[in-house]
Amino acid sequence: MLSKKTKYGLKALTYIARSEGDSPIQVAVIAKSEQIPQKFLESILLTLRKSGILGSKKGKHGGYYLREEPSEIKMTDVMRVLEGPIAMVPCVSLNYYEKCDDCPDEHKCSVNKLMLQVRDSTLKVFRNTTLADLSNTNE
Amino acid sequence: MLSKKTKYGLKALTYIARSEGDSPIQVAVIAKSEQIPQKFLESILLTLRKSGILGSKKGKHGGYYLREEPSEIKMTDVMRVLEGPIAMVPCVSLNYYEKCDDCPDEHKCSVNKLMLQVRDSTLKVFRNTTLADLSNTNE
DNA sequence: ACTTTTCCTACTAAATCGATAGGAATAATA
DNA sequence: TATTATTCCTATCGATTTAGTAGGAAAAGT
Repeated sequence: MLSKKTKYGLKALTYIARSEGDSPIQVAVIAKSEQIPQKFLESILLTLRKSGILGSKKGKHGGYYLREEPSEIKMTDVMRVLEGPIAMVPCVSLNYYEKCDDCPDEHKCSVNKLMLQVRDSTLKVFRNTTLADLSNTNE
Repeated sequence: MLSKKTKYGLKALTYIARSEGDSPIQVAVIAKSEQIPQKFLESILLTLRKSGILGSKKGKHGGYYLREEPSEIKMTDVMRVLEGPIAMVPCVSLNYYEKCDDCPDEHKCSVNKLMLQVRDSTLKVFRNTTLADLSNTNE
């Protein structure tokens, strides 16, 4: 299941991408519009900022903004920050690889084989989807 | 992340598929060979039996066996029994569809759009993979 | 100074996960 | 019939994760 964190994060990013102005967007505005608990959203946007996807400005008229064009922001990056590894098993993860304790030979492991395929197909989707694709209403 | 339950379940099914005899396989044997806590495995095989994927025989010389040929057992079914819905969000689930509380219009929801693609690509993998594919060592 | 905003840390209730415990039911067999 | 080996069932439990909440510090504009 997708975590609320990821769901809220994606919605917030989409909201920001659609608000194509030059002034930053405030957490309170997004929270209200997207029906997200504000304090929770705060922490989510903070991690997106720390990861470099969002920038922020403090104080009056502050808020969050995208660091790149929506069409440059790939879902692979967003998903990794919000949801963690894309692979369902560490032994098929590109960025977080880890050997299984139990598995003597990965290449003979049936789980490995299956999950490798799932990872590849999911990755293909995330790699060719950007925030711009998400924020296009008409499609 | 894939749950241990699913991982163990897949390994056990593969083990049974490879033990192509006509006598049922005992939990203890699988547990030892695959390094799975026996009591935990018991409960997993039980749910696989209740779902109709496995059959069982009680008492001495009892154990578990496949109800169909490995090549007839699709990963879509196995995964749904072990891991639950394949979709990452209920609003794009085929078998467990549920509307989001927050979302006024699904077709305008960016999360929905993205997760629909992920579901489709994952489903494609599970639909054309059977237990026979998993249990082929040489590939 | 005052207000508005992000930023940071800590806490918490509830759910889920990964088991474990103990024994009942059933079937083969001696 | 007694014994033994197995599945079957229910209940419990500790650890971790999830989805927040609380409270305030820090920064920036007016």
